[in-house]
Amino acid sequence: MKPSTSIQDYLKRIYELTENGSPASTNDLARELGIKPASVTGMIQKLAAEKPALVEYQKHQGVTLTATGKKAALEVIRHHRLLETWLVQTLGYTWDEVHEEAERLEHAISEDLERRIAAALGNPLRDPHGELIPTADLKMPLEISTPLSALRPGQKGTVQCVKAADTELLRHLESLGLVPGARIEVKEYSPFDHNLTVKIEKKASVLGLNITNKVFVEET
Amino acid sequence: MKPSTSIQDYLKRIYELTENGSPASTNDLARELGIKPASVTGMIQKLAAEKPALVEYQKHQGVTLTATGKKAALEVIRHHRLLETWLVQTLGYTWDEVHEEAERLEHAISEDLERRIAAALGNPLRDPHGELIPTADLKMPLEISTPLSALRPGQKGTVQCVKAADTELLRHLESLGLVPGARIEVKEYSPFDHNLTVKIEKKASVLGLNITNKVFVEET
DNA sequence: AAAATAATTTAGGCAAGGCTAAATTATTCA
DNA sequence: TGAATAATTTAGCCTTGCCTAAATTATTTT
Ligand SMILES: [Mn+2]
Ligand SMILES: [Mn+2]
Ligand SMILES: [Mn+2]
Ligand SMILES: [Mn+2]
Repeated sequence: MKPSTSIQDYLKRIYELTENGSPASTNDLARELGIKPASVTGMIQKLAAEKPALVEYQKHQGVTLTATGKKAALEVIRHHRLLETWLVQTLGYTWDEVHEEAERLEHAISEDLERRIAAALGNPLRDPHGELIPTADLKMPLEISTPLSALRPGQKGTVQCVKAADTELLRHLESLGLVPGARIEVKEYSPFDHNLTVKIEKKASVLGLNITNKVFVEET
Repeated sequence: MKPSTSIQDYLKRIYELTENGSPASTNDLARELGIKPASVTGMIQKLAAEKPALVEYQKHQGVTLTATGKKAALEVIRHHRLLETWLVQTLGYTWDEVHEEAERLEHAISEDLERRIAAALGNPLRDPHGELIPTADLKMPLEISTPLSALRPGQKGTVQCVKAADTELLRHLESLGLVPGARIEVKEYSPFDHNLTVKIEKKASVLGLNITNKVFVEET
């Protein structure tokens, strides 16, 4: 059976929060989902009790996805990213407009429509933010890029992806030229605030951690 | 506030069942929605109690839409028919494959996406079955066609639309050439079973009421 | 005009997925 | 190490939208 919309959203957030290797805490999950922590505990317990279980869970220790849960999460993420790509490529949406729409449609499209959209787009590898699209057999390709915040003066690279959904932030990044494909070079590093001075294509900008943590580059 | 998916489905069915001018009965509504009559009574009472009311309702007398309810119904129907058109025109769906998909997506698309799809399609007037698409300001254009079942030998016309969602039926109609645009001429009428012998383009077929009631033609 | 039948409504319940308030458990700090 | 604080869980409740079974109301038939 296909998981409910709510469950799909939980699994997707857990996937994102556990990408760093550590379990997702109840509170973080609650914040991301916009649901009260008490309710999140209830749902997590339910997901852990399903047969087969969708998550691994020990009280107070946070939650991780089982293989089954991970597949379900990647299914939703594939839908989301294909939809974003499709909205941008065929209906003229900009990268800061697509998130909300995809957030609802991801639960409503059939596997058939997913396939047709993917085929019509030529089975794209990345979405408009440069994020990797899980494959049709639900494997997440290996991301080769690193956060811009890890680069130091002298290092150069190409922007691969931007991990952000917020409209305002995306518009700001676009105005800076900080979009997938942009060539960048780190000029200065300021150790106390971790600001980086970065030359983007031709223009230099000073970027704080809030930005450099969300922009991923392939060093060259 | 946007009505829930369930409410949208109720309003859409009530619209369809009241197109003939008479109120929709609890039982008919239940059959169309695949919901038990007892549950339908409950929902109808709720819709009538909303402020502003979405339906007009008197116990045992059936239900009709208020102006507010009608607008909400036309909104859903516009979504449905635009989506069907879009699936056929841009993703290669056939007219018998689109209904289910549109049935889910109609509740998930934003007004913005609705506008963009309509614009991309050139603001179409009819969907793949030839059914009229409500306008952007939610008026239903006047349908000029009449059921094929009302025609008698000697009368000729052009198929305007087919009121059917069932895959098998649609495939059958297509195999008969009974699709929007087809030129037809009624050759014989059989009074006891109401069968019509109809020449469709070049080929003649004998059609029962189950078919002739669902095919709408413009007489010429 | 009863009686039989069909349609509709009421009553009581259930599952999903939220919430608040209170209780408990972990963690941090003095 | 004990107290304060932060995180998490439990308990009890609510809304939505459905269900079944029983009761009621309309409509047909005889
Ligand atoms: Mn979602
Ligand atoms: Mn994206
Ligand atoms: Mn629907
Ligand atoms: Mn249609």
